Amino acid sequence: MRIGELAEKVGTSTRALRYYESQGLLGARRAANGYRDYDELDLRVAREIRSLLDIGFALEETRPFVACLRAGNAAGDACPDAVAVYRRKIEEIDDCVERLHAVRSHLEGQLERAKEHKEKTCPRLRRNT
Amino acid sequence: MRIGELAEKVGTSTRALRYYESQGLLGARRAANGYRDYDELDLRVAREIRSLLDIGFALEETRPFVACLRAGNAAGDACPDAVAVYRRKIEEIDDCVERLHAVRSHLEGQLERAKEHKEKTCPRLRRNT
DNA sequence: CCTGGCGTTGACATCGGCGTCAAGGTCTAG
DNA sequence: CTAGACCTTGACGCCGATGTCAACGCCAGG
Repeated sequence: MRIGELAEKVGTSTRALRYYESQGLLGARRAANGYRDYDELDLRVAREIRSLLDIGFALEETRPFVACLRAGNAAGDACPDAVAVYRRKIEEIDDCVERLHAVRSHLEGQLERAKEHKEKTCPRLRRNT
Repeated sequence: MRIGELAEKVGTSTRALRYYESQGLLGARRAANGYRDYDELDLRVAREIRSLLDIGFALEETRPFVACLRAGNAAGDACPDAVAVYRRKIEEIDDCVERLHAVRSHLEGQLERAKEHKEKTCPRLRRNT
């Protein structure tokens, strides 16, 4: 299968696939004419990469999953390295959510404060509240 | 006050301050020698910008707060425009948290699935569990 | 006068994941 | 033979908020 077909099947662009290759994630046998020739394993690798990227993984983080597939496993997350990335990611998410919660609380507080402010500095504006 | 002093007081770099100016956020009177000359209001504006950026606001989003301060208000969030940005930001945070939660759940699911996987494909590894 | 520490503008570098254009090679159908 | 639909590599553009360097001006102290 050539790159255009792979791109369509995976739901991405040929540019993206070539980029993954440049990063050493997607191997490529070459046909006699120099065209890239992908097989079913490559298809699964590409799909794994895409789904992880879509979820919010960095390209680098997909590497263990790719290696795992290439090692002959049925799933990209069948290896401890990959599972470790899952765990790291969950921690990152927890941290992120925590920070967002903190910011959210802060903003809610500011909203309250701003409201009081307005009531104090412009009491005449409280016509219909 | 000159730019170095302002940068130190605000806790940022002179480069950043010049950048804010290039974006039309931080005005600058000039001394006779061409040096930027900042006053107390500028200090407050710069601090407002920094604290918002630190929280996760984009520079563009600080504009209403700056305008509000420049308009003579005691606080940058004393104006409806600024408050509107607060609200938008809170919504963004909620959306973000929601997506993160979804991804987190998905990852937890994958972890479970991966665990079963291992138990199925390598039952002999369950020596001391 | 000279050094060193401030200031000035301008412009290129960074990070990630591509988009997009350029200039060409390859293959197939008509 | 030729159009056109694919492929190739290479390289620059983008986004945001700076870092960093260059090359220069200004000014106070020894």
